[in-house]
Amino acid sequence: MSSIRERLLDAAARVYAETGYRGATTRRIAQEAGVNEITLFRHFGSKTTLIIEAVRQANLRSDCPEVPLTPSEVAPEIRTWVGEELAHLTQLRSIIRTSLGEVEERPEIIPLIGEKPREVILGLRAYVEQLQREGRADPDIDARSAALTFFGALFADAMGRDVMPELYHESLEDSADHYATLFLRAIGVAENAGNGVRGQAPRAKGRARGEPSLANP
Amino acid sequence: MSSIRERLLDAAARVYAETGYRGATTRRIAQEAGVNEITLFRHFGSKTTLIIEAVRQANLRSDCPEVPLTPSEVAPEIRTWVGEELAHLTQLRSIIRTSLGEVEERPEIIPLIGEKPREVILGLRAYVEQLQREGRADPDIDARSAALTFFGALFADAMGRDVMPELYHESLEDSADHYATLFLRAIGVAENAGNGVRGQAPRAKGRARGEPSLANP
DNA sequence: GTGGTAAGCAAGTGAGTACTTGCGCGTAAA
DNA sequence: TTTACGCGCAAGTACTCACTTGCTTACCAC
Repeated sequence: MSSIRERLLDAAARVYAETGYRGATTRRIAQEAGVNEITLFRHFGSKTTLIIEAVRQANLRSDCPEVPLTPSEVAPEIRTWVGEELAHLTQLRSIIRTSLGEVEERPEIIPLIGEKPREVILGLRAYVEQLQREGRADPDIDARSAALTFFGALFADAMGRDVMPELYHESLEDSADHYATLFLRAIGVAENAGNGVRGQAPRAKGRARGEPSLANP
Repeated sequence: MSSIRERLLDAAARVYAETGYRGATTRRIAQEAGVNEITLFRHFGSKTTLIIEAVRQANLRSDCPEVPLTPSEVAPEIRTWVGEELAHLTQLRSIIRTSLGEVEERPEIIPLIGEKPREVILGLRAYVEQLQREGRADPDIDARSAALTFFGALFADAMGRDVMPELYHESLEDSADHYATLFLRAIGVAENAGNGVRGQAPRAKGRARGEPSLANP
């Protein structure tokens, strides 16, 4: 059904995430896409062009959850965001790991993979600073480090869960909930009592993405 | 000075960290070590043997800071540990990134690279649980997630600082201090007023390791 | 039909890969 | 002096890689 070009881009992203740039041979990508290797070159000219385009598309297509511009109901907002962001990072974990591992050799992929995280972290930082200005978060904490810490926690979960799964809660949603709780406590936001302060907090919204298995995104 | 075997192991770890398994050609490793390529094979038999041994040694030789078994003076203990652990992860960041990027293709390196983190996270978790038993930390927080969150924050710093340096505090020590503060607040440990609760907290111990430059470990 | 376009197939090129074989040279213990 | 060993050098093997060329086939608009 899908065009040959799309099949090649999909296959390239998949193979690249699994085996890295050097491991992603044009032969294997073409085979995975079910097309002739020559067709790959006719469409993209070179392996490099194809893989860069594939990585770009893999990052653009996946919808990245945004942290709200202005805080309103902090606790549920944060819980929702943490859950969605963790699911998102988990979905992209394989290609992120591979790209990060090749950063020193191929720094040209940094913008393809690092733009979204930067926006997210800066957004989270601005969110915390706004809370501080409104007197709803502790003014003494360093908003930058807080944003880095909790994005980092989600990032580390996505990167490390495949490697040491026994350390984590089985359920991604449970983990997200705990991370959110710790975040709120760290920045000094009081959760309103009616919502069940700790322990089993209410699921915020539908969260369909992200299976915690070893399958690639 | 150093034996040929050691020179080869060093060079192999360096080249592997830079270019990954496929990129680390025997030719380049031998050249980097200043020995003949044939000598490499006479010593280690195969490229795989050499690289596995090199990665193992690179992880063993670097002294990993331990979180204390039983908590006494929590705030300074944590501050010291966070600083040392961040420096340690920063030092190994290149080889960690590369290994993680190849986990799916070469899972046999997981134990070489993942043993230390596991111990650290479990130790941190036990430390928090002990604090909770002693009534010095909030009993409602999830110790497992707290340990994962704050080790994850340090891990993410070490992995991401090269990629988006403008997001981070320039000084590793300052960053560590902020992470420690957030950790203490998240698990509900009150810092005693005499020690300078926030802001410029006292440096705990000598911390010689880890330069934040781009040079490889 | 006729032309154009997109795809497959066969074969090959030149470079790089891990790894081997055989030989020679220097040092140092015997 | 002899022997053994560690190392370098030259050459080569069998393989894989990205990428090219030339030719054929299938489809689709006109």
